[in-house]
Amino acid sequence: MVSTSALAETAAALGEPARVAMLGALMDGRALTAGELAAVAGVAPTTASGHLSRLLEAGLLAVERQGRHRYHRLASPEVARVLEGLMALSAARPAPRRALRTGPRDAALREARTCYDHLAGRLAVGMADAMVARGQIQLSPDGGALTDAGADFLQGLGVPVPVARGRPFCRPCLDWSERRPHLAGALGAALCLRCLDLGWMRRVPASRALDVTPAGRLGLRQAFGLDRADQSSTISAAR
Amino acid sequence: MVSTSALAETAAALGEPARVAMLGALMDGRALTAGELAAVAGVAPTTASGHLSRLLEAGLLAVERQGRHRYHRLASPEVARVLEGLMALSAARPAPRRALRTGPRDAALREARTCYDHLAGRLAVGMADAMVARGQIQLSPDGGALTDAGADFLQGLGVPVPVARGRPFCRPCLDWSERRPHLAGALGAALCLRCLDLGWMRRVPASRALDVTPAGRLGLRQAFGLDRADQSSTISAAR
DNA sequence: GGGATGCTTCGGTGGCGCCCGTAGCATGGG
DNA sequence: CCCATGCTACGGGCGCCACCGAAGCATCCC
Repeated sequence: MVSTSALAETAAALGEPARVAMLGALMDGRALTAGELAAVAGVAPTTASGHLSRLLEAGLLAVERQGRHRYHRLASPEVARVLEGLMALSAARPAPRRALRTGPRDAALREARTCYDHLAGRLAVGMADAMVARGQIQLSPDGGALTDAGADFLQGLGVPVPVARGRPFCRPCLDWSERRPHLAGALGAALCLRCLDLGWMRRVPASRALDVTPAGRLGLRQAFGLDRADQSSTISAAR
Repeated sequence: MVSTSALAETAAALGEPARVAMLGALMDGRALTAGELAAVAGVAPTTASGHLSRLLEAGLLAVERQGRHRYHRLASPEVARVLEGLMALSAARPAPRRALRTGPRDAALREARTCYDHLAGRLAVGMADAMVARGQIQLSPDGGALTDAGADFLQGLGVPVPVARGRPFCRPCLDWSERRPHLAGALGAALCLRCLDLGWMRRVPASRALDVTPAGRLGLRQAFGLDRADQSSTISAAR
């Protein structure tokens, strides 16, 4: 059996916190330099260089030279999907010991973030829930579908509904913080892009977190009926 | 960030050939004893025991005691999905060195095998292709859908079409040997079960491979138009 | 050209973990 | 009751790898 050892090699490349931190920083689909990734992982540039070559060799990263910088990005959306899956698997484990403390940064991530090319977090799950409740989309572990009502709704929002060969372009993705599905796939990507274009949310630099603007709060309430039970992100779990 | 290190821990549990071999043996959804898994991985029982406790702690396996045996199985279908994803990612890498030699066992696996609860391999990809060509299903990277014609077709085969809340219960799954999608999800599982019930194929003991019976060859030709370009599995790639 | 910046290679240190044999605990059969 | 079987701790040997500092190469700015 040839494939098993190849799988182990790939998995081993993911079995190191520093490397996972780097990949996590690239989960928003952008490309970062080796120096930035070193800072993210909290290791010396020389160590980061080693990690990056290993990830490169494992086929998880792609690199592009620009002047004296080397920009690294995920090799493909499939890599992001596998990472999502591993995240869900890891989060599924019974809480390790006394619940780890949750920083403000975690709180922001739980509220709204990007998941490679689409939205995730409490906000995204709420949006998906609203669309399901209104019969605009259907979601199951095996797939998703956009109804006619849903197509009308998205057209009203100015979301360019992607045209796939067949019908399906709507994929569920298990949210690691909420443990419930949100909207992914081509449709999720288009919706995410539109929200950013509308100025409803902005990327937080050097993070996957998203900041919802006042206009976004208004728009989300009108379009999705989300009332944003706004828990201040200064909450920090005791213990 | 709490989740990154948890992900690394899970991935590290997968980063060892012996453990991957064990998980691979469980990919058909059955439960095996620690001794059997040790043989599969080619390590001493004592070593296997350590691996198994680590996989257990990582939440990748579930165990059930029966008398003096301990039966291990994958903790959930999600684990199988992540493994599939990693397999596809690993296979995507440019061929390592001079193409590794391919044994008869690999050939059988490439032809037909189970992928947790559904069919995979050249045969399964052919079945999916046939159904797509006839407009019975639609497949895209984001999802799949069963058409009315497809529902009729499956009913004729005696496949109990699973009834999900919404429509979708049809999921594509990237075949690691063919690098093209086959049919997974609830629908893929139902189809696989029916093929086994019909006696079209049989499980090969201690392997994920499937053996197509003469009745199966006939049935597959009639139902799917598959002509089974039967390459004898004794072929072994030169070099 | 001189110097700064970004990144990599090299060498050395320390630690984690894979592996096994031996020994010990539980279960089931004779 | 005793032995065989299945599996799990324990201890030691060994190799791989994460980490860093120093040095070297490439690129860009002044």
